[in-house]
Amino acid sequence: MKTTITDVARLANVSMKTVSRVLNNEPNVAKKTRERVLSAAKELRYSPNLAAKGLASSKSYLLALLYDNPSPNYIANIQKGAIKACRDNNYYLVIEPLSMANANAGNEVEKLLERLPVDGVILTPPLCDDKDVLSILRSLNIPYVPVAPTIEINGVSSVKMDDVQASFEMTEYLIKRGHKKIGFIKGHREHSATALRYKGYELAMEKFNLKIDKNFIVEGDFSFKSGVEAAENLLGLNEPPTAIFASNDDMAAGVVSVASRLGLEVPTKLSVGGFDDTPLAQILFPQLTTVKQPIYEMGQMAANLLINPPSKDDVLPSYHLDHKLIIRKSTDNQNILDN
Amino acid sequence: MKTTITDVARLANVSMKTVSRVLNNEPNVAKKTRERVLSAAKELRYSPNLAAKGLASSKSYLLALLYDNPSPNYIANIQKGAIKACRDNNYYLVIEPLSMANANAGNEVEKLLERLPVDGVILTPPLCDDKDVLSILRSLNIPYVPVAPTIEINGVSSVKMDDVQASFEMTEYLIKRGHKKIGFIKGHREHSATALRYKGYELAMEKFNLKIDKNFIVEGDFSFKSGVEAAENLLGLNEPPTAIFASNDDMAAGVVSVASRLGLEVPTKLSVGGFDDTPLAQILFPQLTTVKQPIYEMGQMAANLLINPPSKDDVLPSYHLDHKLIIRKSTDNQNILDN
DNA sequence: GATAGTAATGACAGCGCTGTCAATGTATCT
DNA sequence: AGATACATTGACAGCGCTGTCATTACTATC
Repeated sequence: MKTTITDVARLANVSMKTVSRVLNNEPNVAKKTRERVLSAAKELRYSPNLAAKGLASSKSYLLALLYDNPSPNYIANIQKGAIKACRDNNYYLVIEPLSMANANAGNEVEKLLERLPVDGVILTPPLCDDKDVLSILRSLNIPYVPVAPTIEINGVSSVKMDDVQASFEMTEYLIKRGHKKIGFIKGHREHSATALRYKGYELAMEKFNLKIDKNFIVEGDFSFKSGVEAAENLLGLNEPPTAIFASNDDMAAGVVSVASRLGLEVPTKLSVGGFDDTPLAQILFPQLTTVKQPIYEMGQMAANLLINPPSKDDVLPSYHLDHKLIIRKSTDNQNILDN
Repeated sequence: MKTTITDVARLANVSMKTVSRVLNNEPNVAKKTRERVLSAAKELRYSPNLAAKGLASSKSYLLALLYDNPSPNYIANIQKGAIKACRDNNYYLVIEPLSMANANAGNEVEKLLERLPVDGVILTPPLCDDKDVLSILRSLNIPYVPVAPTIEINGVSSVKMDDVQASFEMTEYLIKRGHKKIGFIKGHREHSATALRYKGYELAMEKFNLKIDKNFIVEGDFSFKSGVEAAENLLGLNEPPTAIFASNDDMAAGVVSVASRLGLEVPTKLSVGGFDDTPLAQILFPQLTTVKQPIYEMGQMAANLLINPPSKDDVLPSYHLDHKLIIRKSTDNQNILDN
């Protein structure tokens, strides 16, 4: 038999309401009473019934993660972060994959949220920039947090990382390792990260007074294939770069594969940098120097923002989380530098 | 203002209970009444409150997916399948990653499930073989479905694929393509799939009266690195195989990478087969011939089994779902065969 | 047309909790 | 001591739905 609040109340010799107060950390309970209730609850291994709480308080203790993202890795990490935050607060996470291609993503979201009145929604790219979805959320009056959105929304906090800075650091690292001729492979035109990552590259080159050779900048689209093409392009130049910074790991993998086909050993003849730290980065040989996005942390932060909204006064338009430059073998060119 | 059953009842001029009956597809409602209620519900855009339903019926309309699996791809697909089934039945899926390393996975599960009384649990490997977790689930009396478990449990249905058959098909395919010397890289010793996949290879070789050269069977552990080592081993033989069937994609990727280093062009000089159809299989050059596991389908089936349990009479000990041999470029050796 | 059997419907309590508000206890101040 | 403030506690209704059981409306049978 499941124990209820009534059982705890009886054992602790207080009213149900007082038990409720203790268990929800409400103020105005005498210290002694609180302890008595707590130990009674513990003794009975009491745990609250979520449905009943929800019904009485018109909260659901449920957060939803909406996504339409092709990368399982990204989703898995966002998820884990969000779940961590949920666990710490006795919330639960409901996952809902959506298909924007479907044309009526908005409708889908609406149906979903009418049935399941979650307390908040986490939106991942590219869903977090979908006007329909956003307007539904607003009209349903459900709090939401966009993760790494392209557009900022007035009055809504988002969580993100600093792509410019990360890209700057990678470039700076390559430069400090002795490279002067650094190729850069851009991402997909329409992806917001593309411009930001290029910006970081530019800034680093400027800082060290290296001029950017136009031939060293190639457009890709974040796919392996585009990385291959870009690499063929770059390595076919009369005076090819000694390092290539591809703005994601898949393209970097393409570069590595071309280099190996051309007999250009990585990292001794060519250094390669990626971005994202996907599982691929460790599978590749040599393992890829890359940037680890704070995906887990963004998920956690997003959930936290929904569970414990900051008070009006100190709400920030966006919360930046720390990335990390992960240095592996694909840029370990100490040998040639020593020559 | 959210509409309730009472609103619908009033509009349809029936009692709340009748509305409830209609909405839950219970019998004994006159056809006319049913229609009247349905149209009233539609007009008011009524959707039930899950918490209230749950409280009244002591069901939660929630399923949990428990996992401790390093492959984001696997999880993402199981998840999608399970969510599909949930959506079709107005259920929701709660995700809970667990850490078995933690030693007290059992405890974690217990805490989780005491708080959130889900109606069923989907267990993925390796969690589905964890004695602690299983015994907790049994003692909490929560229905569960193991996905691709190693051990069968009495009275519990599981969903799985036929690894032997799939492996047989891959081998048969290679043989029919003209290969006689086929290397096989085994998976991790302790993983149940390892023996099954090898069995399929054996059966196919036998069927075509090809003797298995002991040197052609190498032990791996499902990692890229072990694939590399196995390939170096196999391709270093005096009379190396013309095809290598690695029992997962990561190892197959290792083979491809070694082949390319040795100047052995795939597929013209060496055919390579993988298993799993991970994203890697399409990123690789050439793209990998592999086996697509019915991961999505297993997730869907598992959820369905929990939502609509088969009646005692026709419950099966396990439900087998269809895999698919995906033929890509890494085995496209028509050229040499023509010679 | 009376009887029995079954289908259709409704009244009502109550699932386990929290919100509201009233009641009591305790400390502080004049 | 009496008044005032505030901290602490409890009684009770009710969140939106379903289960139970009683009631009423039909249908079939002889």
